[in-house]
Amino acid sequence: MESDPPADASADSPAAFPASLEVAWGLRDRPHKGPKRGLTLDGIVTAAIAVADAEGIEAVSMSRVAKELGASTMALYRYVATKDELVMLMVDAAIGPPVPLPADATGWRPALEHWATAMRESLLTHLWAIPLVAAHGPPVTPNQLAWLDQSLQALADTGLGYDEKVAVSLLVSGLVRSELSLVALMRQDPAGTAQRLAGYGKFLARVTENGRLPALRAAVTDGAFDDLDADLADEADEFDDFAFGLQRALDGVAAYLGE
Amino acid sequence: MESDPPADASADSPAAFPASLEVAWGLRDRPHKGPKRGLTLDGIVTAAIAVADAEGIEAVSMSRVAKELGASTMALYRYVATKDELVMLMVDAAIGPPVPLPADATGWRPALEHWATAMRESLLTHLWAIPLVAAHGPPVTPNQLAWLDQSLQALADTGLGYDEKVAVSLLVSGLVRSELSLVALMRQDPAGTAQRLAGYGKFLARVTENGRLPALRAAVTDGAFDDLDADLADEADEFDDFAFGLQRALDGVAAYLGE
DNA sequence: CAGTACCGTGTATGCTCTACGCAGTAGCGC
DNA sequence: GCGCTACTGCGTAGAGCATACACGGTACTG
Repeated sequence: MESDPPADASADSPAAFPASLEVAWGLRDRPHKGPKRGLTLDGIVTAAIAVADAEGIEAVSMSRVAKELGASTMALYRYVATKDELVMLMVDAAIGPPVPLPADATGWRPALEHWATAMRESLLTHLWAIPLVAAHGPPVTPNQLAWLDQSLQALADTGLGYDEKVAVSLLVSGLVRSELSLVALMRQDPAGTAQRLAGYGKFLARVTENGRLPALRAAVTDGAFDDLDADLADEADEFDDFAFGLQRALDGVAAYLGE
Repeated sequence: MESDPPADASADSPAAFPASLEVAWGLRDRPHKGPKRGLTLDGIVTAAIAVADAEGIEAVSMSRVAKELGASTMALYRYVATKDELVMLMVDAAIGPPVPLPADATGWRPALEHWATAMRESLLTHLWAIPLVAAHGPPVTPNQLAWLDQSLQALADTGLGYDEKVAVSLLVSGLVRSELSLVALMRQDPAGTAQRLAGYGKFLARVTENGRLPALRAAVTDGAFDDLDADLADEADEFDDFAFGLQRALDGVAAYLGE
């Protein structure tokens, strides 16, 4: 919108933030001199996500995405400077915009619960994105920053400092991602992993035989890892790591707030 | 092909866990029929880690590691079935064995504090390993399981169930990794990232100009992101996200325990 | 001593990202 | 209306990657 006369957008921080990012933020009014563009950054990202959802992130190559769009491989490089940039935008699109707070979620705690749960569900539909969320440095993409904004809003009335708010946000999102990274690997490759998981208890039993990992051995002989494969079929009455961890984390914040 | 005489170690769980893993656990008594082996799994992993430490994980290729050892690329495949296996073992070696509890750390809380801090410090010396810790499914390598064992030990006297202990462990390790993944990206590429970080505050100011991310905008105008680049030079009185998050998480566990 | 299981290696395949140059297009200043 | 020129998509090509496979040599087993 407003372009400051002397301070051009990308002029102060030279080449620090890629052009595709500016497009993603809608900050790029293209003068459009040459031929009409045949593709869209959105379209490219969408196609790439479709491939990732269907066949996993490792199936996403520049040539594969281009084929999906009926374009040549190199055409994509007119929209994205590098594959990493594309991946960054894929992750942003995968997490999507934050889900608006329901009306009955008043107070920081319900708001944060909503935030964490909604984020978890967004990522659950794009499992490949989980390890990549934090892989591109501090968040710079629209949706990622919108999520951050929502968590800051949730904590707005707590009187916490910004450093503290960000730290709480980090604690909760860390929980989401670490729990999901386990779930993800179980679901992404159900065939292989279920089989592997079925043997996981046995494996742990074998490697703890020598008694050098006593606490783990106790857990194993107690049967803590016996039903992992059953869980995959019947997730009904399974212990919910995520909910438990989330409640502990929020309890900790509540205690800090003197509640 | 492979010939499985009787009940070989890997016969119960067929092909579920790779042979190199058995070697890492010291469960492989090699009959050693052919010529003497010129390399060691340990040596390969050590060389690979040296490359990763010096030049980053992306510099680790099979041929690069082989060159480091004065061997041919394909020689490595006599010790490791796939590059992914090598990476898994690299991560295990990178986190190292858990640091023994100091004598004065009695009770679950000091023990968990020690656990989290020690893990953080281990990973700090091998930043490339951070995104990879959870990338290979549930932990199966010796050191990773030893860390898990230590956390279970820390919680042994709390009366928590194993599910709950594991969930607490996940909460804390999630915090460690998510905080580190930010730190990592700042340090790994100091030149580029410091420059990028210097512009981060300005960038956030620009994209929040339209007022659509009000909480974030408030934080930005409040100067919460202004000193990020200064932090790199002078980390003295910087707010410690990790310590703050850890205390909140442990407070939450304490509350659950009725303490 | 023969058999054979295993070693390290060279070659080859197919994939990846991306640098570069080309020919064609469409808006701008005249 | 007419170049100028910035911009388009594309073909080619190069470097690097993981790894499948076949080969000749080695040292233990029967």
